[in-house]
Amino acid sequence: MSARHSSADHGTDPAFAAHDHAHCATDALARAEAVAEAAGARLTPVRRRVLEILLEEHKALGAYEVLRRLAEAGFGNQPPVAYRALEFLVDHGLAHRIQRLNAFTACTHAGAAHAPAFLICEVCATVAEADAGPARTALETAATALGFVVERSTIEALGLCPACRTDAA
Amino acid sequence: MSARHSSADHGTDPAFAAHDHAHCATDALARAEAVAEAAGARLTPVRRRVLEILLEEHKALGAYEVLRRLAEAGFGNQPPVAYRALEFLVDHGLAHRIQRLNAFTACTHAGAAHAPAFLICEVCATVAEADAGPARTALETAATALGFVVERSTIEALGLCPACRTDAA
DNA sequence: CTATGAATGTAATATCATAACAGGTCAAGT
DNA sequence: ACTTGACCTGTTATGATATTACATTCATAG
Repeated sequence: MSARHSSADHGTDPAFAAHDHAHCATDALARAEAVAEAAGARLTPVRRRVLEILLEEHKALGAYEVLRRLAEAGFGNQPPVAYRALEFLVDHGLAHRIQRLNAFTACTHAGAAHAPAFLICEVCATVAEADAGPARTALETAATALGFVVERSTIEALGLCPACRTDAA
Repeated sequence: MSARHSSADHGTDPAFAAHDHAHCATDALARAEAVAEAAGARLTPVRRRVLEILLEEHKALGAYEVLRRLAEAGFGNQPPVAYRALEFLVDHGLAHRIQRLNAFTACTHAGAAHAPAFLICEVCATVAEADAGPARTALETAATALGFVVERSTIEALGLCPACRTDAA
């Protein structure tokens, strides 16, 4: 195995690698502004704050946890406040919903449309995005063989992240 | 054990094809008895009834809908009654949980351990099982490249089943 | 300014899920 | 036959997740 704190971003993912997290988050916010602008939408204070909350860690947060932190920051503390902001972020590709956890995570990749697979560590709860292209293609093939037309798909894995796997060994 | 017998069931799935549903359900119950027996577990009346309920249609039912129907049949009507029976069925491979829907569906395949992909029709809500082998392998490859060890994975697709696709056209 | 539409705030409620404990059933061992 | 112990079911209570409906605020185009 190569990879732990490697030379490039080959064979790793921000969520699994030591990295300058402040920079990672700042970048994501900047991209978010750009994405919103391009979509003719506004990254309002609530939405921005929710994204910041999600960006604090590479984990998935439940809507109520987001809400709790929003309220601490002086925003409304009724569920729709959080759900609406989360919906906005998900719709614009700035965050993702993790079905398995009924929770949300900030998107760690560029604003480009994408539908990644999620790797969820059972020990530390870190969530990383992996390329789902080949898996999606395989799923598509299996579906097509049954006459089914896929519109959206969810691909999530539970397991051990590199760090926790090492600890466990 | 060898593969499925011959060309007859190639290119379709019970959920998507016209079939003798009573027979399909009866078969599944018989297999369930066998699976329970083999596992040294009991397919008690509640569990059996829950399986029958799930077998009524090739759709996913929420736990509370199952519970409602259980109560109609004279069983307890508190949530744990349904959740426990569903958990038993899922643990023994006789039913599956559909993450996307927070709902449950009867397993339409043999008792053999399996982790299929689910194809969920957005129009008629029918749920079919597809072979997830290749997709799972692709996911595994992507995960391994990031140093992640997959233990369980969820692969679900939303889209149009053959019948609804035809209707839509 | 003021009408408009988007965003946010709020109340109420619906839906999904589990913890904790009480009581019943049944087979194994005595 | 009795006791034990494992397992299953019933019930109460609560927690966690999510939505509907409506009121209010706010930026801004007219």
